[in-house]
Amino acid sequence: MSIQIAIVDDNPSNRHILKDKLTRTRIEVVLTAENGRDFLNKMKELQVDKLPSVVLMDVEMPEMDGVDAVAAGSYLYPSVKFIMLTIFDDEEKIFKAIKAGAFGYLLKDESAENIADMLTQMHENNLGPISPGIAHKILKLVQNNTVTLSQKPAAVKEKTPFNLTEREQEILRLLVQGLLYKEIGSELQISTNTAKKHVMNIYSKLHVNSKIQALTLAHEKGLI
Amino acid sequence: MSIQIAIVDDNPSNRHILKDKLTRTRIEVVLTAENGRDFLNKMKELQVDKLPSVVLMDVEMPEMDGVDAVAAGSYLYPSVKFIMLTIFDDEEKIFKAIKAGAFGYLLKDESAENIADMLTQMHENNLGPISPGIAHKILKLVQNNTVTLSQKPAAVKEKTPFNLTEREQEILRLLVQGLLYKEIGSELQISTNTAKKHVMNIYSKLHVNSKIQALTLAHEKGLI
DNA sequence: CCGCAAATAATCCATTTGGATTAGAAAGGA
DNA sequence: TCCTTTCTAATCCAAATGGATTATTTGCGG
Repeated sequence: MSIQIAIVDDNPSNRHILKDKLTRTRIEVVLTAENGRDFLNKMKELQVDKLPSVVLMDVEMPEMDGVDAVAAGSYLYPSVKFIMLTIFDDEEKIFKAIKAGAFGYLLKDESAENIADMLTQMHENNLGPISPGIAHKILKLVQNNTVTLSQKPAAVKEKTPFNLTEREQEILRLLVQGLLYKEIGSELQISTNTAKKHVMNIYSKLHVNSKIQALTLAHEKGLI
Repeated sequence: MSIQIAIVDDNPSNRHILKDKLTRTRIEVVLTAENGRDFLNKMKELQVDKLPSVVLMDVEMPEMDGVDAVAAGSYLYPSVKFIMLTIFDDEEKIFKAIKAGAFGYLLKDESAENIADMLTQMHENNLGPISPGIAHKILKLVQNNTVTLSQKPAAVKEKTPFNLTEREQEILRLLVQGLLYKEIGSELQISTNTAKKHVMNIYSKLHVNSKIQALTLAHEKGLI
């Protein structure tokens, strides 16, 4: 069975070239539009059983851009999968498009064959197609602290980092406050030597060999 | 030129099969380890110019798991790229691994040929390899508002803090990286004693009297 | 030309730290 | 009960740090 798709792009030649190339595969282009508003209007006129199952959506468009169109479209037509198709890989746009409900995100420099392949695969295993460059950008987004996991701390904080024992975490907290071994010792009512021993154990678990390195690692990995 | 990689997996047969298959390509396996601690220990014994450029890291391992190993490893060896390689696609784990500094994330059901391909591509265009299933999971993670974009607080602080001279700020930056006096000295082409003198001057300006205190203050005040 | 602030450098000395090793007591699981 | 982990503690030694002081050089402003 063929896949019904829609193409939304303000550049007529983009629309036609893509449509031509995809039509040679098992993909059937049932709707084209030149911007978000045009797309939504045309969707309204379609009978429910004629709806495309996939929409290839350009991001940069006049009148109504791809992000807004996806936001509205994914609400009005929950069963339709929206794939962003753009030359832009600006992090902010990617983030917004995904938030708006994009199911996949492809770069325009993918070949039509590639796009057809990915759409077919998507149909088979229900995974949103994502270009490697975009996947990498998303990963960086998550990595660079520009994004944070805001779930309930219940599931987040369960694991003791680096298998530090309770006592060792306690020591680490004092350590990063700049206390000397002897100060840690008297703070915790243990001997200076014991305090030092704990610190050495922490170093070995963290694979560092100085207070500064331990502190820097702790900061970077959010242990404290 | 070939790519030097390390394989870290607690299952011996996994290690050997993967190593055998990858060795038939342009990839050279220079290190294998059975868990995170084993890996870090073996890395410590390697000369800097013998370090692998890529590490394939299993996630689930006894003693020290892949997430912790990547956290420490990406700190200790910033130039090394860590690729998670696992059968698990739990969202929480993916998120943590990425946060810890993973450069890519592959599922174990990828064929060795596929993995070799992806590593080669990674070497060429410097994009972290990501299995489609994982990319999809990450996208869902961002989508399901379990994650939020936190805009950076802009360039608020540009003033020279604490009247530190240019040179002193330079020293401070090296200091917080955990360098010894002698290392700071050779880094800046000055004598160990001079490096130390600068540090002492910094201490007196910041009103602290140890590296840790200076680092903690720097962190708190956002000097770095 | 003078003066001053930085940067450079060295010396002495006490303290702190890092590293390795050994060892006993307590607690908890197999 | 035995075994393992954790916490406790100590010792020895080399290296690094902190603190104080003195001194030369350099560059800039008045």
